[in-house]
Amino acid sequence: MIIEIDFESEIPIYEQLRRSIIEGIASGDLKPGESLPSVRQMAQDIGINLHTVNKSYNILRSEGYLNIDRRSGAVVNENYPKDSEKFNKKLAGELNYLLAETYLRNIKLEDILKLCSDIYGKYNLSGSEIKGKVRRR
Amino acid sequence: MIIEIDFESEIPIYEQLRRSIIEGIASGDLKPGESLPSVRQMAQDIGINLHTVNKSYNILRSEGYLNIDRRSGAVVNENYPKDSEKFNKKLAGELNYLLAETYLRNIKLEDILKLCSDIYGKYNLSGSEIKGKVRRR
Amino acid sequence: MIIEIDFESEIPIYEQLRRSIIEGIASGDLKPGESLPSVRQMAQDIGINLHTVNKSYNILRSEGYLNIDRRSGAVVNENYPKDSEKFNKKLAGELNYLLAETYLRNIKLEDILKLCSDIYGKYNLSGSEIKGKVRRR
Amino acid sequence: MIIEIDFESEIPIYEQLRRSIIEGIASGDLKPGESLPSVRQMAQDIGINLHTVNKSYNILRSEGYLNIDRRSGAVVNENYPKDSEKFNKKLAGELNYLLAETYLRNIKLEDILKLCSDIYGKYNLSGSEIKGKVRRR
DNA sequence: GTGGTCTAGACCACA
DNA sequence: GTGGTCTAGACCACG
Repeated sequence: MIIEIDFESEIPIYEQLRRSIIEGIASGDLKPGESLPSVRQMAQDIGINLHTVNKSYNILRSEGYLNIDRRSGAVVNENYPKDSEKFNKKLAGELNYLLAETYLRNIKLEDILKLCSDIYGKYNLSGSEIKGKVRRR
Repeated sequence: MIIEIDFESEIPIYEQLRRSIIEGIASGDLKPGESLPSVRQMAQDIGINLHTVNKSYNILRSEGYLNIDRRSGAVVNENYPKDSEKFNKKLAGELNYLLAETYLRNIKLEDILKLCSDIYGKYNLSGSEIKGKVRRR
Repeated sequence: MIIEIDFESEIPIYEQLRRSIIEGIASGDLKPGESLPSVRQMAQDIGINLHTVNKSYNILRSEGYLNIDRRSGAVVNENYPKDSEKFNKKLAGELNYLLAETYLRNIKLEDILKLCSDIYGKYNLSGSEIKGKVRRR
Repeated sequence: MIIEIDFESEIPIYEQLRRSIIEGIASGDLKPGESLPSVRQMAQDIGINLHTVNKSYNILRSEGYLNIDRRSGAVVNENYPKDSEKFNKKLAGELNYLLAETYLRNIKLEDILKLCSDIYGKYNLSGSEIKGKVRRR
């Protein structure tokens, strides 16, 4: 799995890394039960400090995406976090804002819906093979 | 128009204000040509620092949403910023991340599409009356 | 409020600080809405690094005990975290262990119950004056 | 006796094992004079490192819960450690903290007392048969 | 002046 | 070797 960090971005590095890992899980690049590189390894790979990686891992753990196993380090959780109210709020807030700007910039609704479908489909497809086994509702 | 600021949010106040104003324009609460409250007034209304309001207004001006006029203060632009490459990138990036998390939390695609449609529809409807004047396709 | 850190303890400093603050809130020394010292101030007061204080504050925030207000720093939350399943599990686990050792050491049940009552009473009493206003279930 | 280890817990494995054994003694699953599985056996049974088991056994010996015999391995001590100053301090400290959080989460005192009584009763009951021999008041 | 971020280096507990 | 902790110092965004 390749992780790209934009050092010029205003999004903090640890947050970019966090998002990359979430996208990696969704796209099937990182499978449940799989180990992530150690903080030191990952830090070296992408050229950042190990504490920054550590921060990402810990946030992901507190969100339920990762487990930190005392023996094998960071592992992708097999029970993804559930559909929480907090996330729904965040999602609605983000979409309210994003779609406002989208609307004002004259992008058509159908284009947005298509974009969403394409992205979601990408995740849904890659995960379908392991869906029965690991995803439960 | 009512603006709500969450002082405990991780989103900076100036950015919250910026988003609120964009949502206000999209929803028709703020109409093209309409003046916003003065920096001082707005700061007092929502209980924040004057410089913070100033920052929001300036960003919105640089983005093309507002005109700053010496006499009438901040005025909603009648020519919205167009569909820019930069915005499209930002939009795609945000959606890639948001939909990844949405997918992992087992929220269905159709729910997302419905949410998007509802939000967009809200903007589209309210703006339709003034659409003839300011929006061109 | 006086905070005592035992630098020899095997409990991490940030955890000792976290517990002190929780006890401070329970005992009424720290009232809802009240601001805590800034991370720098607190760090200086108790002679530790500011990052260590920061860690405590952030954990307490994620647990719902504190809010980090962009203007005034760390503030005691007025809505305490609710009775969560996670905490109940932790509580039961701790008590199972503690009482096992207590039992083996021949400490009588009634002594334990008295100790618990005394401690709880201490918290309950000090908080009673502000109970009506800030605590809700 | 079944020992459950949570490899993702923040409590070290050796400490989890130590607590399990103490709970086992208190609940009567492990009787005074009884031998524990050998270090190798125990390590294999619960899938952990041999040194980790060793560490737990050694701590329990130093606390007076076990005797380590060259021939029969680890044996539950017939003379439990007595009510020590050190333990009392630890107990009071833990309860001060735990009850603070309990109080803030609006758990009632009577619920706590009941929980304590239930747990203690579980130990007291199961141990009563062998009480005459090993426990003195 | 506030907290947030990032880097750095050191030591330790754990397995 | 792993992550956890603590310290330190620097810069930045925010208000």
